[in-house]
Amino acid sequence: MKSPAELTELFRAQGLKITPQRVSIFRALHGSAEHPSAEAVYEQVRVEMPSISLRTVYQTLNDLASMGELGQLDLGTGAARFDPTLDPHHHLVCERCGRVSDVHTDFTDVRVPQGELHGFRVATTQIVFRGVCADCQREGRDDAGRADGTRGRTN
Amino acid sequence: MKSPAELTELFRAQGLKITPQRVSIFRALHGSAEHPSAEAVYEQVRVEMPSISLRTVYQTLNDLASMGELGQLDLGTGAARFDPTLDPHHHLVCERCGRVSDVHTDFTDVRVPQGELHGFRVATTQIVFRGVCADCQREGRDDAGRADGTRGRTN
DNA sequence: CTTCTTCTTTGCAACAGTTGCTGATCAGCA
DNA sequence: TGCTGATCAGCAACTGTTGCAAAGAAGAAG
Repeated sequence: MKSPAELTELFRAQGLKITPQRVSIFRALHGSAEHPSAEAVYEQVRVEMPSISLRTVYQTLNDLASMGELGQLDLGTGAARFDPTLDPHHHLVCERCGRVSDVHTDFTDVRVPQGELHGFRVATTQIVFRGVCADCQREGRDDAGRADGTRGRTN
Repeated sequence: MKSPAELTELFRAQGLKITPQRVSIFRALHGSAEHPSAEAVYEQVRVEMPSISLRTVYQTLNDLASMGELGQLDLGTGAARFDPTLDPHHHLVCERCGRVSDVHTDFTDVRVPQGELHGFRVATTQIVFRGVCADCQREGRDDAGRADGTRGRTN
């Protein structure tokens, strides 16, 4: 993820206006947890700009995503997650608390054998490891009731 | 996926009642396309039972899923997909038409290296290959407007 | 600094997918 | 055939997200 200053430049270069809302969102993303949902970004931005609307956060996040400055994940945890890490990587998803972390191992050798492709052209390969994170193991929470209140599905 | 008769037995064994709705859903699943959404199952069941409610379809699908007789996928294609194939496998997702197909290759050697785990205990590994299916390549459709009208995200 | 144009932000309605609720109905059993 | 708890239909409600129109602000020009 580029710095707020770089993103500002980038927006300017595209003829987009630099508004305090946008700058605030850039900052939030820069210093945020790994894979925030739109709602999480909203909450963080609201600390310094209580009047911002959720709509604007979605708007800007989508802008960034379509400019390729932000990845978008749907891991079945209820809401889309925005991923500031741009280089190809994979994910560890905790089925109890919903936390997502990155795996930067290279799995380029994971290929679909020719015989199974049936003409399909693969563009990207995404690997999701589901399980239980260290914290949740320690706390021995049971599955009923996730810490983040998601209602996710198994991917 | 078990046969309608086997599922009927299974339900009976659990003390669940055998209703025409359920039987109809069992049949639909048995003879259905690979990865139907709840809506798709609903449409199919409606052919022979026009009065069934979508609510009942969701209910039964969820019952089957929690009995482990049906997998549930969220591939970012808008709606959850139900997967009658129970043995571990992976998926090919067409980014144009949203079609999902199975890859039965064994990827058990795909492991997160110890150093990246940080105590995370992996339960399942799911690999999603995104790209363009043979049909869509042939038809040379452009990305704007998916054939199935989904608004999916990149996983 | 004022004005003008254009892009943005907002707030709300609408949307899709899914679930909760409730009275009416039915399957399974005696 | 009649009981009774399980199930169903139908609709309201809910979550996450987007469309829309009006109001507001950024940036360029004068």
